[in-house]
Amino acid sequence: MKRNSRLSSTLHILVHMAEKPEQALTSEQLATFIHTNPVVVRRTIAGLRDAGIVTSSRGHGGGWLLGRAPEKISLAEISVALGETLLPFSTEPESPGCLVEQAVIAVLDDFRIAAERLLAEKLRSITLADLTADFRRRFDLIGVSSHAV
Amino acid sequence: MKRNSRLSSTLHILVHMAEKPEQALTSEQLATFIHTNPVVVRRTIAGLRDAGIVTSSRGHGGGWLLGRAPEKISLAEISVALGETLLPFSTEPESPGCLVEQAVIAVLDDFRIAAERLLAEKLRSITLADLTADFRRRFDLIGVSSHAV
DNA sequence: TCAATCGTAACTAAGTAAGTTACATGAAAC
DNA sequence: GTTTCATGTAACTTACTTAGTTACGATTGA
Repeated sequence: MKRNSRLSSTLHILVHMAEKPEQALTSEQLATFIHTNPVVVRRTIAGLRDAGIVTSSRGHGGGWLLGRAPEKISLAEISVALGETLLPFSTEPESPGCLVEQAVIAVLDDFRIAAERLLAEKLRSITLADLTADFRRRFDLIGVSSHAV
Repeated sequence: MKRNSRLSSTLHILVHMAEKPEQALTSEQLATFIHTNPVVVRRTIAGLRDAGIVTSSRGHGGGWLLGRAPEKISLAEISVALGETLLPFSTEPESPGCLVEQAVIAVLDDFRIAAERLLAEKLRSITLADLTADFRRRFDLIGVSSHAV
């Protein structure tokens, strides 16, 4: 798994889980999807379990399942559960007392708050079901084209 | 200078430059504002020079000046000139050929494009002049309050 | 009881960005 | 023209972050 690809890797995993709703998938299986190893998977999606997006069970036949229907899982929740930040820049003071810095941070924080609200809104409107629908569309297309050939 | 604070540090520097429009400031001076060293400053704002946001001159009396009026310098330009990314997640394929990944990336890229457009729009509407205005407001407030005490 | 599976701590490796040193280049002052 | 002050930039070092790995305990079903 590459750096900065935690969101897309996790979505990848979740779509696979959505496609096998009744079958618990092991960390091992999930890891192969995103070319990494089981411990990294567990660590990465541990937050999703805490958020109820997935459930895990131990022992024989154990593994991971979606915690609720794909329609009820938004990218916003997933992003938060992963602990991802939506904006990559910091606004922490480094020169307390400097009025120039205070002005910069104030303006930047206003921007950040407005921007994060906008992004979160957009992410709330996209669900895991949208992703699986897109996947199935692609899958059917391939089916048709390979049938034609 | 902390990690991920290139944007705010650069803005800090630019406001100082805007406050002394006719005086070339050296990398050394700029470095003290953001608690780092001159080479880091040069490296960081080299892109701003290429973009015409600042100019630099060498030799005795040399240093850095704004390339144009603060009203004509937007945060969007600055962000681009710094080479900053607006969104922190990657959507590069890691499993070429996997339809699930393709669906995830397609949806995520749609989101990214829309989000970047929105953010860029917001950043275009904020200029360096807005930052200096905010700074002066704070400066005057302090002046009044310390006068009152 | 055994095998499969997650949970998690501890360590290693790789990548990124800031910090530092060194020196070449250019411009002004004398 | 020589000296001084400044940027430009390459090369290296250091610090930090995060993925990868190993190890092992806890839990569950056969």
